[in-house]
Amino acid sequence: MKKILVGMSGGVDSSAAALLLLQQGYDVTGCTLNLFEKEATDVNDAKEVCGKLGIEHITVNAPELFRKAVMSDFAECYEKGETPNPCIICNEKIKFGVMLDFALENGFDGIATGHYARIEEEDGRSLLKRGDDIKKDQSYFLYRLSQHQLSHSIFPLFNMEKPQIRQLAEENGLITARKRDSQDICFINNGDYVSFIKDFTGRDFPDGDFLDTNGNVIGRHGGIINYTVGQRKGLGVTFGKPVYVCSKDAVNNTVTLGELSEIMTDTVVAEDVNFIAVPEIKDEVRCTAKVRYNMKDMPCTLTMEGGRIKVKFDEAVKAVTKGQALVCYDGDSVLCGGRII
RNA sequence: UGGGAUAUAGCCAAGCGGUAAGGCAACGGACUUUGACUCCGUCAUUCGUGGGUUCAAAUCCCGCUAUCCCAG
Repeated sequence: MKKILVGMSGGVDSSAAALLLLQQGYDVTGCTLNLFEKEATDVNDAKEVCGKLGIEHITVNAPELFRKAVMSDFAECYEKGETPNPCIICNEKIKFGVMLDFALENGFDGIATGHYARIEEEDGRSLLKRGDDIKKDQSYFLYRLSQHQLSHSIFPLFNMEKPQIRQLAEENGLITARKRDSQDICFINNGDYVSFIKDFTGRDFPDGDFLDTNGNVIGRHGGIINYTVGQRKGLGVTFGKPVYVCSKDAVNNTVTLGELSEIMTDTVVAEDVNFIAVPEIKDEVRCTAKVRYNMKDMPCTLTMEGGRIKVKFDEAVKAVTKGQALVCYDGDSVLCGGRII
């Protein structure tokens, strides 16, 4: 691959990714996706970085698909009482979907992004591995990528640590060097996803009952979308012990609460599975897995069950949540992943 | 209306003459390209109320008020 379209969000990571590719001799063009209504500062920052690097900057519009694939999916997931992970969908459908398609159709050999992850070719397969900066590793968010997507992608930051990235950007006079890391959902302002869902769906989400694990009513909740499994804060109830959301029932509009021990589980099933390191799994596999981004992967046994993957952890994990991703690792390599049911 | 008991933060609660523990909640921050979790920090100059005793009272004494229980 020689001619690369690099996705530039306007942050420091993607700025550094473009810089690194240039230094490595690639023919680089910067690309910012225009996906939803937002302030122009990020696009302008990306443009300015490209100017500084002396590379072309283009924008690609995909608001309709983003709305349908990411925003709408996000809202629907909450309506069903699940908890979505929009970044994972966005990676699959937008960054490595729309943007990659655009690149390949316009004479590029592939795309690059500022993700902290690694792609390696081995025995004819493209492997997705953790980035060297284990603290920033983002392979979890990329588990849905296909062989086609992986084989046309580059993660220039794969062996870099975050502080190095900032320093590199600083040394090269990139204005994004000191920009704060992005966080929260990009298309939602100030973290208020509840208002977003209400506006997006035009629906109201009425109050309902809090239940204990025996089904007794123990209080009132303020609308089912305000809660997610494992949540402890903001419940508005107090029992002397911390209580957590155990489950949500969208049909009956109830939220079940319980103690810590009641949200611990050792078995997780996920559907809509994507395999990366191997094309399929037949026998039982010992591996590690995580059920959310911000946790260390834990030892487990992986099996197939119908078209689904089933993981039994050696020790119970906290607050397994429908809609989140189960991602399995073989060492540093992503084995497979799926959406938790 | 008698008899008994209890009143400490938003909630639960320790304290028993020496200067207001703790838990839950809440709030603030850290962490974090999802939601959460977690971690750190803050949170009663004052103990229902008015007097009294004492060098010193949430703690002892008296009145009042409120609540609860038993009796009618």
